Amino acid sequence: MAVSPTKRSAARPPRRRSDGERRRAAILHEAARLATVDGLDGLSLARLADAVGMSKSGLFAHFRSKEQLQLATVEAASAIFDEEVIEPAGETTAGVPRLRAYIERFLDHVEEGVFPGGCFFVSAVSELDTHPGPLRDGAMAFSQRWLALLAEEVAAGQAAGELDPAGDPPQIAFELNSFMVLGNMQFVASSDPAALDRVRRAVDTRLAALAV
Amino acid sequence: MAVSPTKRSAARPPRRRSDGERRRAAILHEAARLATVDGLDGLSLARLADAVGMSKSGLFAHFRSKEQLQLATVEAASAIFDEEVIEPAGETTAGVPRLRAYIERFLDHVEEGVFPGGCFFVSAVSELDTHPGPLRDGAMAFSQRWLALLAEEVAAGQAAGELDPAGDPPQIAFELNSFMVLGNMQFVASSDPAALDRVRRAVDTRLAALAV
DNA sequence: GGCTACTTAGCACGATCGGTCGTTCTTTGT
DNA sequence: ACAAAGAACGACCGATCGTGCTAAGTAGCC
Repeated sequence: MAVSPTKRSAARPPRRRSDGERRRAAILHEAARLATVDGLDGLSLARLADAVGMSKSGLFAHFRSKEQLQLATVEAASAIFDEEVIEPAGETTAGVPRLRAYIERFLDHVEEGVFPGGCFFVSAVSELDTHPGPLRDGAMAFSQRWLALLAEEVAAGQAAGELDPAGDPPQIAFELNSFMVLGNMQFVASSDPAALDRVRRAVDTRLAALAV
Repeated sequence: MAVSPTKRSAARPPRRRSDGERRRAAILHEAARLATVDGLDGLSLARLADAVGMSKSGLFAHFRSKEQLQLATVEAASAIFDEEVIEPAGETTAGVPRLRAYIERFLDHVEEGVFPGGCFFVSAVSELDTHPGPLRDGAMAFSQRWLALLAEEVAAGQAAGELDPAGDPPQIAFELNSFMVLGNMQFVASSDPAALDRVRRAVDTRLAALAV
C-alpha cells in the first residue's frame, strides 16, 4: 500500500480537478453497475461512455488502459459495498446481532438492486477465478475480507456466550456465506424474493443449531 | 407449431455424416471446457476453431449462428455432467447414500478438472442470470433439475427413516447445493482442495443435524 | 489575468468479433 | 456409377474492440 518513490512513472499523482473527480466517480459508479451485468471484461468503453453521456476518448483519458479502469471499478465497488452493507451493520453490537445485521444488509442490497446483477463480488469472482492477475487478486481480497468479517462476528458471538464455542468460526462463516452467494444468484436469475427467504431460513437454522 | 411443408427452413432434420458427427462432438466438448474459463459469451469462434484445429468457417458451418453453438454447448455440458456425476451416483441406493454420492461425485468432477473452470453450470448461470433468453433458460433448467434431484433423495431419505421428516426437502437441497457452489468457486480460484473439504464438513454437519 | 495542467472531443489505427460466400473434397443413398 | 449433400477451406465483410494522437476548452493557482 505504501508509495514507492523509486519505482517508475507512477510517481506523478495526477492532481485532479474537482469536476474531473466528480466525473470519474460517476463513471466508476456506472461501471460497477454495468460490470455486474456484462462482466468486468464484457464491459466496453464505448457502451460505458454512452451510459454516462460522454465520448469514448474523453472517458478513456481518466484511466490510461482498460485494466486500470477495471481495477478502479473493483475499488469503487468495494466502497459501495462498504457503504451499503458493512458500515451500517457495523453499528450494531458485536456478536450475533452484528452477524445477522451483515447478512440482512447483504440481502437487502441484493434485493434493492444496488447492483443490477446482484452482489458485485459474486459476479466478479466467478468471472475472474480462472484469470490470474491483479484484477482477480483485488476481487478475491475483498471476498476474503468479507468472509473474515463474518468469522470475526461468529467468534465474538462465541466469546459473548451466544454461540457454542465448539464451532469453527471460518467454517461457519463459509456456510453462512454460501447461503448468501447461492441465494444471490437465484434471486438475480428469478427476481423472486423467495430465494432470499431461503437464505434467511437457512441462516436461522444454522444459528439455532449453534445456540447455547 | 405444426410442420409447414411450404415454409422451408426448420423442417429439415439435417442428416449428418458420421465424420461430421464426431467432429461436432469434439467441438462441443472443447467448447464446454473453454466456456467455463471465458464464459459462453467470451468464447470466440476463432479461438475455438483454433483449439480443435480447424478453420473458423468450417467450424461455423456446423452451427448456423453463435447462439446455436452456445445452445448446443449447454446441451453437451449437460450430457457430460450426467455422465460424470449423475449417472454414476444413480447406481447407489436411494436416500442418503445416493445423496452423498451425488455430492461426492460433484466434488470429484470439480477437483479432477472435468471442466477447467469448475462446474459448468455454476459458471453459466452466474454469467447468464442477467441475460434472458433461451440460453439462460437452458442453463437454469439444468440447475433446477439438479436441485430437484437432491431434494428427491432427501425426501427418499426421510421416507426410509434416515432423516428427520420434519425438514423441507427443497430447502435442504438448497443448503447442500449452496455449499457445493461456493466450494466450487473457492476451489477454482485457489486450486486448494481444502475448499472442497469445507464442503464435506458442511454437508456432514447439516446431515448429522437431520439424522434421526 | 495569465499560465498551466486537467478535461473532453474528434479522428484514425490495427486487431478481433460474428458472419457470408464461393469453392473443393468426400461421404452417402440410390 | 453418379448425383445430392455434408464438411471444410480461404478470402472477405461491416461492426466493434481497446488505444493512440491532436487539438480545443476550462478550472485553479500565481
